[in-house]
Amino acid sequence: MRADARQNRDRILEVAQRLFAERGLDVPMAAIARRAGVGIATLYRRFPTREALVTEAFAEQIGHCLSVLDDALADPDPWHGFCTAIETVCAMLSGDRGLSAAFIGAYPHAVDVTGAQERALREFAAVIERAKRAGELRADFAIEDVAMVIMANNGITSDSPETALAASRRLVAYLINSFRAGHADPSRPLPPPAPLQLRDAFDQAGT
Amino acid sequence: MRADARQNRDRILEVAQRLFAERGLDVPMAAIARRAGVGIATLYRRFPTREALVTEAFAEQIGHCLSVLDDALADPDPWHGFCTAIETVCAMLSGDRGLSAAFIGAYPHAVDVTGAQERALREFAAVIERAKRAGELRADFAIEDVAMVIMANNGITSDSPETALAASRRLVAYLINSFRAGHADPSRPLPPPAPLQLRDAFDQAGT
DNA sequence: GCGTAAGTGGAGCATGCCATCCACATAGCC
DNA sequence: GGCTATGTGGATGGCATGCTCCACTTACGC
Repeated sequence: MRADARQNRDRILEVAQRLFAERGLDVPMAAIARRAGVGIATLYRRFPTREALVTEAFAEQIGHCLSVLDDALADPDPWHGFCTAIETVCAMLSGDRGLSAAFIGAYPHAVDVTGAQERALREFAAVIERAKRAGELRADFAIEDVAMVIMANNGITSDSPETALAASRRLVAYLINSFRAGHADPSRPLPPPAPLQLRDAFDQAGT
Repeated sequence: MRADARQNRDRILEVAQRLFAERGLDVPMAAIARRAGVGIATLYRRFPTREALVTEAFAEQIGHCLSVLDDALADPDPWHGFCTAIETVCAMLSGDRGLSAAFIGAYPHAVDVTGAQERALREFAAVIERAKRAGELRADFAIEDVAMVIMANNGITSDSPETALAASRRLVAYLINSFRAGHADPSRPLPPPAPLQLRDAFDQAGT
């Protein structure tokens, strides 16, 4: 690969990441090319489909999400690990429409993203199990609730990223408060979890 | 207005409501016209802009939302009124992407919808005040939290309306559980409420 | 019946996007 | 310095959608 080509490639990824974050995953390909200072053809050469571009643009951040889960599993306090896992992931997703969309699975065929999502859910299951065993997480908390939290968090948007983040944090705080064992209101039993498919929310986050 | 014209108008509204609910607010105008068995021109004559069509199509359901709030205020039990208000509104919005989008304010210039939204928030404020005074709703619950709940609820979507409704119900149950006074976990204080503008979420629900 | 105003349908233009193709430029090896 | 594979940019065709215009049709008052 020629040096100038590599430079262009890097700049495309950088710009794509920023534009995806600001405007969502369906920002015009031409806009990305223009902001990156390259022609459309160059963009399409490197990334034959939008999906390919998305996958590569967010590979790093999705990896970071996974490492957050690893940290949570390594946390000596299971409940603290559970809370920071949810809080950190939601905060990451809050400011970045593109990352949310990618993670939720707007492009089910982007294998990397899908694989990461599945791995993330598997790791989350371990975090949950540990927090339950410690008696700090309510017993009827389900793995589907993680998808629920992510989707709900994804619904919180605002013109200003700061506002969105603040609201997201408050939502997550309310939810975590309910997840803690012993705080349930027995007069209002919880409906059963629904088998949410994260990727059902594709159009929500896709814009 | 001629009888046949009135009939066409009614059918357009009916079809628009259904298509908006299923596919979101940006379903092609041509699709609505076709399904209603009229030409494009007829549609545009009656409803010069998409906004006008949206406003009229959801006028009835938005009115129903408002009556739910009236009922909540009239409920002898303030806490029960508060809970059913949130639960009912979220359930209504859950199955209907178009209604959600209209209510959240995808079209800020549609005066009817905007006015209804403001009135709804004002009535909600009264419901909240009453539940707080009864000592059943936590004191730091803010009116902005209603917008937060609606936006979060809006993030819950699924291919199947039943799944979406089930997940929405579970989310709302978790949240209400946290809203109840006396159930707070003092070790995890709540972040301050963010001044959420419902219409910031336009693109979320617009699809 | 019939004349007319109200109503109608679809062709047609404009726009914005995706994705391809091809003539030209240039990095890097010799 | 020159050659060539590699890389580049923009023109281009195709498609979906928004919205308008105009020639034709039909309900309804007389």
